[in-house]
Amino acid sequence: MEQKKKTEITKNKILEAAEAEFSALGLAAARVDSIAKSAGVNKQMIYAHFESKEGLYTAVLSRVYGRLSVYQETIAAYTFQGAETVRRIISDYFDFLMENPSFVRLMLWENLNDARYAAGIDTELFVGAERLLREGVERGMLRPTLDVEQTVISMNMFCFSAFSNLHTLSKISGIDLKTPDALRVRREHITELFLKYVFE
Amino acid sequence: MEQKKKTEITKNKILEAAEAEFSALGLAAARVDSIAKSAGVNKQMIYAHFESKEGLYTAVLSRVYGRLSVYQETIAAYTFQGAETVRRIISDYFDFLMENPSFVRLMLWENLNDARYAAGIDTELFVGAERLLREGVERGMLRPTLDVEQTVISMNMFCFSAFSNLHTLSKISGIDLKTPDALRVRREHITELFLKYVFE
DNA sequence: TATAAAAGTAACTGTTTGGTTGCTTTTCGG
DNA sequence: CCGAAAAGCAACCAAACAGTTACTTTTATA
Repeated sequence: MEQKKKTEITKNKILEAAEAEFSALGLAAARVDSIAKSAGVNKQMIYAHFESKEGLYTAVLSRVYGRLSVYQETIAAYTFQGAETVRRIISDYFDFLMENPSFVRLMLWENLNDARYAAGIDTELFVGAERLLREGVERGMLRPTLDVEQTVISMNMFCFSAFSNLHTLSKISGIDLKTPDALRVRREHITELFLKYVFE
Repeated sequence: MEQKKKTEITKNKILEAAEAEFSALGLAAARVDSIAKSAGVNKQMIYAHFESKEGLYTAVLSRVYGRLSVYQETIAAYTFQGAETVRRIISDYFDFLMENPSFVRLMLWENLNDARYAAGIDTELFVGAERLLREGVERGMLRPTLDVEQTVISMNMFCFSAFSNLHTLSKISGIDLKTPDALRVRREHITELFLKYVFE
């Protein structure tokens, strides 16, 4: 095999293992040796390709953040069609979070560390949804008093929170919120909540 | 000074310092030496009183969880009075979270560690709010189709999320959500959302 | 096919950290 | 006021860790 391709494979194996380790344990508790071992790669390769533990961490972060672009493109393609569009914004983001658990966890680690490393990464998570809601208001399909800015923030927060504090909340509520079924119920509930809020 | 009192003072100094350290850095990154230093106490005292780093951590956790009881008692004293009660449930919890930032952070650390240490701690965070909403439904003041269980979970999640992912959300939305003013706006917005949802 | 650059490896290092040990000082019941 | 028990302390230790070094193997190209 040619060298360039091999390099890419090694880098990828490292990134994959690092994503698992960092999202599971966070930057502080993650172990470089452990990443090297589970990647099946010599530790030195990590330093050769990523400079340092933190360099590897930011590389993982960019990679995972990058996956948002699929969601963003989906939203960007919509035009406002009433309730159905509100449903879509929520359920698409829900799907994204369900399929990307390491995104959720890395975001949480980052926030606890004052977003030290995520600060440099750009996302336009909000613009799509915001554009759609504004369109809805302008076309008179949503109530004119709607605070679009706050609503979009809420949509984000509420979808995210359905994934982020499941352990303690399950414990406190006595309901296992981690099952796919429970998440479906959550999604429906959140959607209903917003539909009642944005119309009329 | 008598010995017993002195012991209590030392223990308290340790717990105070530990709460700051653990909520700031999490269990993994927290340093026992650093706690001892900022408590103004010899490291060995920590091991004498709390056995291990993890023993100290669970002690901090219990202490901080314990502060919830004030909120619980407040809620327990209410009877359902319509919109005003819904406002109260939300704003009291909001106030609690605003006044107890280390509760928020420790909860987040715990969730990222699969609630390993919080699992043993009991709280009845939900029963008060749930009782009130059921009362509202039974007395015909809230719509009969209301899913009380999901609503209470949402109230909790949404209030909590107003404090939990502020760094990245501020960054993404371009609004500083960490200021007291922004939090007031959030509280109002969330309250409106629920009011629209639970009535009619 | 000769050779230089890059990929890959194992063994090592300096430092940090949770936890311990052996000792001195303070407290308090009788 | 005496003696035991608890409080308090500084120095120490073994393990774990991020990062390095010195060396061998593979690949690309001229």
